[in-house]
Amino acid sequence: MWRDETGRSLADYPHPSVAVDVALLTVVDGALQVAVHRRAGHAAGELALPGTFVRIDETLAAAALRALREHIGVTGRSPEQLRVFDDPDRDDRGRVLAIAHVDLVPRDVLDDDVGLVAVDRRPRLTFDHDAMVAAAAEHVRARYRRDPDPAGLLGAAFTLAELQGLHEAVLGAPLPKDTFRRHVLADLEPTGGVRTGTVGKPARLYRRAG
Amino acid sequence: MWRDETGRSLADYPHPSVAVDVALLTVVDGALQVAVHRRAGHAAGELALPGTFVRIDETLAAAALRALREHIGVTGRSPEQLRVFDDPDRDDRGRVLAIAHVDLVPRDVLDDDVGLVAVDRRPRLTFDHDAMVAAAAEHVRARYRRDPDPAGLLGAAFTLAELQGLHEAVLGAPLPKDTFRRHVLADLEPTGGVRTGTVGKPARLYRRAG
DNA sequence: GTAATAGTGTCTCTGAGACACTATCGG
DNA sequence: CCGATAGTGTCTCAGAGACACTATTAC
Repeated sequence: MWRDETGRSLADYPHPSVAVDVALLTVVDGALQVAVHRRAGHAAGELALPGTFVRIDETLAAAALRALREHIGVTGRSPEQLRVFDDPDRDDRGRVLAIAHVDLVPRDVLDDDVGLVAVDRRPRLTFDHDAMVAAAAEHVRARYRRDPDPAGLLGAAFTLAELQGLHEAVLGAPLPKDTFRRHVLADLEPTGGVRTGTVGKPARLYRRAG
Repeated sequence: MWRDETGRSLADYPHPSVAVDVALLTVVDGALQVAVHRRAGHAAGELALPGTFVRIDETLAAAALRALREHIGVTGRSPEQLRVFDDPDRDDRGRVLAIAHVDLVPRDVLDDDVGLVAVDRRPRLTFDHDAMVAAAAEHVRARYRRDPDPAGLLGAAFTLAELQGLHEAVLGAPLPKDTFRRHVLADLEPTGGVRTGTVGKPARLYRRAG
């Protein structure tokens, strides 16, 4: 263990605590929603994002996954870092830096009883979690403007109508059919199959190329 | 002070130390350069970005400014957050999260004796500072692709040729004169003056429109 | 006048968007 | 056949880039 000239290690100096918070987004009812839980303990009853303190030998990703597991029973995703929230008054328990994360997952990886609120019509969240959700939504929306289903919410094969419906739900706005089609087609490859059992002309199935 | 049910405050739990590092960029000799210093103390002699540990009651911005002041005597800028570097082995003194920052400043706010290395031909830096510089350069380049001199390196008035030269230096690539002109003109307003004392037709002066 | 730099007119190409059209299914 | 959804041809518009041209200064 490293020591400075006075024999103290780094941890002996007072320093901020570090937390991670995760805006776990999903699409339900044609709209982008975020998973929240009701706090127990400090600020009990308020709606909050899943979060936890980062342990000394843990990566941010590991802490984020632990928070998801402990609060809402989700495992196996890989949240992405957004940015650090460092307002000195953001947590009245002490000095806490929070590193906001975001991930977008299919609805069915979440338990049925997980709390979900629509991103665009959400109630007040605790601490600065509102700003985290806003940043998270902007992040995934920017990616969905560029690429077809970058989070892979759709399965191995999907129709263009299904893809477009997903994008409209994420972006919260309708998209023109023909333009959308040409926009994404370069990044897709046809599987050869078609979607049957529906009314109208059967739609071709695609998967993401790459 | 908040206490948990066992009477301990947040700071009583072992938690990672937090540092800030700043990639302070500038343009010299027609190329993007980053300010470095030679470390004293730990890892002495290696080239490093200005950095410091974040004190418990300090914002990240304040810590970043303190690092710049202590290491290279720069004051008054406002570094922007890039992202957190959290490899558990990134600092062999202990567990340290580093929050990389970036700023782009005019050469003349730096002391003459500040160490500068070209971003695109840089020597090895200590720890993970190489990756920080790469991220910082990509960040400012993305902004310079979009907007005319977003960092405000040029003074109150400048010619289009001066602006183009700056952008070429930041991006590290030549730009077509006519296209560049039309690209930035919408975001500029003419001051009415011209640059005199040069050879050729005098150039009109512009300022950034607000 | 010439050299040098500033600034513009215009053509082409590409991609977004709008619109209308054709294609193929179930019933 | 009809209703419904899938998929395409084509026109227009705007912006990027290339190229050649004109404009205005110092000398």
